[in-house]
Amino acid sequence: MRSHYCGQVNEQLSGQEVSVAGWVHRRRDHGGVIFVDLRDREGLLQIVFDPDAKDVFASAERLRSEYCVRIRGLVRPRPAGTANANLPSGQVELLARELEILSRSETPPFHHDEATNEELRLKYRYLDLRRDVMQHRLRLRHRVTQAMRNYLDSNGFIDIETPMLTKATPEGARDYLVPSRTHAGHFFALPQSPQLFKQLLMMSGFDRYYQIVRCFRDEDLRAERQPEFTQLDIETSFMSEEQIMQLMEELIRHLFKTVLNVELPNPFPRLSYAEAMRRYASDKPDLRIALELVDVADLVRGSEFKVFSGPASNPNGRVAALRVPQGGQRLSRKEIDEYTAFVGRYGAKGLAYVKVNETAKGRDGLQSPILKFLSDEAVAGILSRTGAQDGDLIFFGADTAKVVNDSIGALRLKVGHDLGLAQAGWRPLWVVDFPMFEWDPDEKRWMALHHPFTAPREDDAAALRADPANALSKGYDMVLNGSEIGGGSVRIHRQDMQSTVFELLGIGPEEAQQKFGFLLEALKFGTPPHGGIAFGLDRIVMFMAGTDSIRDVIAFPKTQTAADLMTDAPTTVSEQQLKELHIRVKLPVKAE
RNA sequence: GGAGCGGUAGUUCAGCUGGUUAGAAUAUCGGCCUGUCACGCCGAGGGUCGCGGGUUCGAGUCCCGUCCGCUCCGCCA
Repeated sequence: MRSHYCGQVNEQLSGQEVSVAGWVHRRRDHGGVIFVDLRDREGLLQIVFDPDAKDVFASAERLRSEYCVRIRGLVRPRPAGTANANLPSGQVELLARELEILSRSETPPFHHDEATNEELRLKYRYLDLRRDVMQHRLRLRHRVTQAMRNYLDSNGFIDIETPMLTKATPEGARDYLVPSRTHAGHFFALPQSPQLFKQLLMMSGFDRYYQIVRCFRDEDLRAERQPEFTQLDIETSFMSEEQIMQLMEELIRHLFKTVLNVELPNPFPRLSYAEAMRRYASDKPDLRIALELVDVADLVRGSEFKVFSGPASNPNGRVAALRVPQGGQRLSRKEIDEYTAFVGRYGAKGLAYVKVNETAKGRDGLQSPILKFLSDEAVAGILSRTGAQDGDLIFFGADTAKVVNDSIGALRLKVGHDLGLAQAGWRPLWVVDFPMFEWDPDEKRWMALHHPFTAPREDDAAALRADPANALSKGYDMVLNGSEIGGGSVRIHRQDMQSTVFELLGIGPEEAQQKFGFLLEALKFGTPPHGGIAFGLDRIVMFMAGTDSIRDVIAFPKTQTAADLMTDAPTTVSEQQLKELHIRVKLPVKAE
């Protein structure tokens, strides 16, 4: 007798004896008959227990939701008028002849098709994963990694594993540390990424490497950020930026075509970092939203309105306008107040706006608390530069460039979504020409915008040292629908350049030697030019699955406080374990 | 570190300005029903209102603290 999945049992099997195994989805008694919907990963099948078949009927009386059972029986068409058009297997039913209860279930904390809160879902994750949506999401994830592997394999890449127990890195995220038993007082770090190992593999001649690899960062969580996450990590030798980007685009196009049957553009559009910041106030612009920023600092520099003129005259300031078309003018005072509070979260001290009622009437056709501060020339300039039409609303951001970009960039997305201005579909792009360094005013030093191994466009170390502020890097980010899904670069492959970059980042020779000695050493032995990329697998799958939480595509995720509600990790450990690890725990004293 | 929202029956939620024995739906259990498929009908059981303190004659409701979950800022080279 053949074994089938529930959803595969159809009319073609009519008259045959089959065996199905699954979980009791729902049981219904009607008169003397017992109906059971049996569920497995393929779907539902209705089982009928006929009272005339006394033995099997009697045993069916014990069946409850989530019992795991195997049933053998006769496939037959349903009686006239009882077919269920909602199920693939709805034309037939299984007349049970034999029932085997493989495993009983207590009343589950939530039912299979019942919406419930995430806390409970995480505590009983194994039951949550039994649900159809979660089954589909994890199967989708598998198809994604499978498509990635297939593509990379057919392009000559090989999968090489790198250590999980490795060395703490100085910059970047906080490390997860692992105490060493054999080296008292010493710690491993879990990798934030296999960055240096993959570079060393290039030095070893594995010129096309990939790994689907877990990475760890001990930072606060977000809907799309987990302390352990998975990266598709890739590195190649002898390829230019251009070649790497083309190949990686092709990978992502292959992925979307194979998994979702979606054709992504060829090639992906590209934006420089500077242009992305100027037009979208973001280094990961969501191109589905057509709203764009326009700079107006020059128009308001002479204004007596200090809120505008101050930032307009400050070299680190920015004054930008965001035109909201298609009825933006109809936004109520209350809605504008809400947007004002929204930008406040990003440090903006206010949110100026102009409602464009009727451009033909000039100044009288506008409505705004700040209008009286602006000259006719400024008003006219703003209207023409933003391309304002009747019925529009123009928001303004005026502050340091950072605050304007953070706040108006976020506002652009929020308004776009709120007003339904976001197009459907997939809008990938590359962001390129990143600055090499970013000045950190708090620490008073240059910080690497990408990471300290990214190659500068400038090949000459002395020239780089002379003008780090204007140096661009050979970095590239792949952005999809407003989220960075991958980032990479061509790396530094010469020791003098690497030392120069460390020096510019304020990493002295001793520190560099102590932390990256092995890399500097390796760079002495004929390192090929190399570069690569790392994709955020969880985020890609999250997008493809159409959910907005990375937890939905991870089998066993952590909560916002980085805890596992199912296993209850992290926990305290025994004195004995601590002793072996040479660790004494000193808990903060809590006031009574 | 900070802001916001939430925590009431197994589950999803309601519970007004503090006032009788904290409700509904669903689930669970029992009974009835020979074609149900969100079956239906009758009945029953089920509550540390997250936890601790305070105010009050009286607290699910107000105040303080705390824990947990979610969203966001900071953080995430």
